[in-house]
Amino acid sequence: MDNIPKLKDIAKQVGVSIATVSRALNNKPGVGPELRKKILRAAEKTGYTVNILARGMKTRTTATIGILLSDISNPFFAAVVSSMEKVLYPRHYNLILCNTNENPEKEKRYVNLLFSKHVDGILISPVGGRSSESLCREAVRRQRKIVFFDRVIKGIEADAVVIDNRVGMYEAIRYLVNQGHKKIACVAGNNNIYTSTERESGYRESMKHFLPDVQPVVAYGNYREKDSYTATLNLLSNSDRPTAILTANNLTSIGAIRAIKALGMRIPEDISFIGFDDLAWASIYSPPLTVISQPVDIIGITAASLLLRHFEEPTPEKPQKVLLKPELIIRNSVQKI
Amino acid sequence: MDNIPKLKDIAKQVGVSIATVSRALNNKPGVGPELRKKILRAAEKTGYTVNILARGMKTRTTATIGILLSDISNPFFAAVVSSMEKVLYPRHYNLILCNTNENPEKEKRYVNLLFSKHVDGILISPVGGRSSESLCREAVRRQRKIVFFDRVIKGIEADAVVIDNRVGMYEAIRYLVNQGHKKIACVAGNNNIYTSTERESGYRESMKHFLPDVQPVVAYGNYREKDSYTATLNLLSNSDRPTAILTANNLTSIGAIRAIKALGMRIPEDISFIGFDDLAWASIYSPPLTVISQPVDIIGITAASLLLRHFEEPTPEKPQKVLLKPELIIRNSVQKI
DNA sequence: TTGTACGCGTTATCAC
DNA sequence: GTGATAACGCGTACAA
Repeated sequence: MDNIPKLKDIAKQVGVSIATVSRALNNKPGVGPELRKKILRAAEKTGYTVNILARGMKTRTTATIGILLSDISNPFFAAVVSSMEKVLYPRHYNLILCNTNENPEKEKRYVNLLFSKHVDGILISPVGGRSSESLCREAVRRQRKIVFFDRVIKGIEADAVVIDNRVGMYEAIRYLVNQGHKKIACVAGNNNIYTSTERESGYRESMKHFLPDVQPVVAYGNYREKDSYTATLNLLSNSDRPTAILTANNLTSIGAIRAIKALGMRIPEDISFIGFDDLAWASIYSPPLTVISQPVDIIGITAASLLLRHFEEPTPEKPQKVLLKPELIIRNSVQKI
Repeated sequence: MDNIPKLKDIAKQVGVSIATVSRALNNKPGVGPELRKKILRAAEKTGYTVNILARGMKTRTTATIGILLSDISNPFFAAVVSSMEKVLYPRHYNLILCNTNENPEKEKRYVNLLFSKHVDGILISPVGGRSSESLCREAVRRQRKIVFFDRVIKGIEADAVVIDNRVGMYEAIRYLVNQGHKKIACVAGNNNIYTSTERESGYRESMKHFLPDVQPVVAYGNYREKDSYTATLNLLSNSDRPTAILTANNLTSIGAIRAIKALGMRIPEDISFIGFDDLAWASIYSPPLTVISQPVDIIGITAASLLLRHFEEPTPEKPQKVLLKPELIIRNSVQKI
């Protein structure tokens, strides 16, 4: 009925014990070279593949790792995941994808599910807040391999790969100020989201640094296009409009630009614009958008590599915190005034 | 050492056999209501979670499904996956993500890996070609649950969810012709990719239908931005330039637009443009892009639902082929001439 | 070098 | 209603 070939089948076929077959297939010593070849050939012919579940029962490994992020439909995350896959695939690790949708409850259930599936480790861009914190702390306490990327929870002893969000905002503000701007507004996400908090802080600090007399203006778009649209609309209906807008991520940028266009304003003639995240469309936009660019590939590759290191080097080193630098890419969406 | 609570632990704690605990936890009949509650509470307290590997050994299910696609960094796929997750999560199924990168070898290894991990089924947008075909045919033969989405392999008896690519191109050409265009070029992917072949055919057929005297012009960009850029550049350096360009997917659009801009041409004044796929940026582009839009959400939801149906309804119905309709969304990137 | 036998944590099939 | 116990397929200590 279930004609998936098993160790037993190929053992019977070759006329040896399953132990020998297992050893041969796993390149373990203790099998005659002659016999090994014969076994390998038989395995090939029958189309044998290990049952990773059964193997996992013994070895306590599954070669599977879980990844938790807000939503894969956010191109930033999609790009990061893609670069993670690049390093995981050659090492034969698989990725179980989990959208948390900024929902702590969902995040919790996914983490539990992942561990009950005995993933070897998890890559996580946590939702944030109390729930995330205790969840991750508990995971670390139980010796789970876990690496944060994009977002971290402070005070947890685990590997992390993030960018210096404040520096990103600093560069943007400095550039804007150099171009003569003072009334610079920021469309952020909200304070539950680590990167939004950091970017907003970066914005506020830099404003204070360069323009101590100017009152910072922040609108909250929840990292959602629709909310960012509304938030930006409000921002721009204000009596004294900002001359420049800074966004906190790519979805925010879309919403903000949509609002700008809805009001019949042009970039950069009527308002200057700097977006966070450099996606392909930003560079072909009219005008090409000046953006704060994250090293997307490096984030993914580094995070995945850090996790792999846990599996391959048994020595439990202390957690590594990798801080990557964003880069201001100057194009044509900022007007000199 | 490995202090993950097991059935045995909570059995010992409550003073009952593991069989009873198992029954209680799985809501199976045959446990006194009193005792059941006691067991549930104990499980809760110790933080017990089933070992899905061990369960899978017995039940032959893993509540895990594999998804194979070209590259998750393509926003179209990311969106589809996100909508799949929406229907899978409530049913407690997980997704193992596999990028095939249009590489038949990689696809094959991933499929084998997935089956050796005993996924309950797979969702696949196949690479195409001989390798994909025999791979999928073999999978179906072995009673594997498999549903195609976005791309299918003809002649294989399995569920499939695709759009009517030809109709999409037809609508676009009709509109272009109505706007007075004759010299309409198409930037396709290549002939290994199902959707590209279909879209190119749709383009050619529609051209023949509406403009029997005009020679179709097709360039191949391999669904990659860079190649599409080069292909479009060639197209436009031709002595008699097309007056309109039609692309075959979103990455192609980016490359094509980049080429148009590189030549200093404007949309739609110098050249009209219709793209395939309607991503957020297309509608805020200047000018807003006329596009052939796919029902991304429906594709994902339908494909995932079809797969779930296999698990939940034991009756093996005949394969369902779902054909969705794309929609021409008219914005401002086509000039009337 | 090779084989035997046990255990990984569950679920299912028997008994009681 | 409850408890032993046999699978599930594999890896491995131990014996030969």
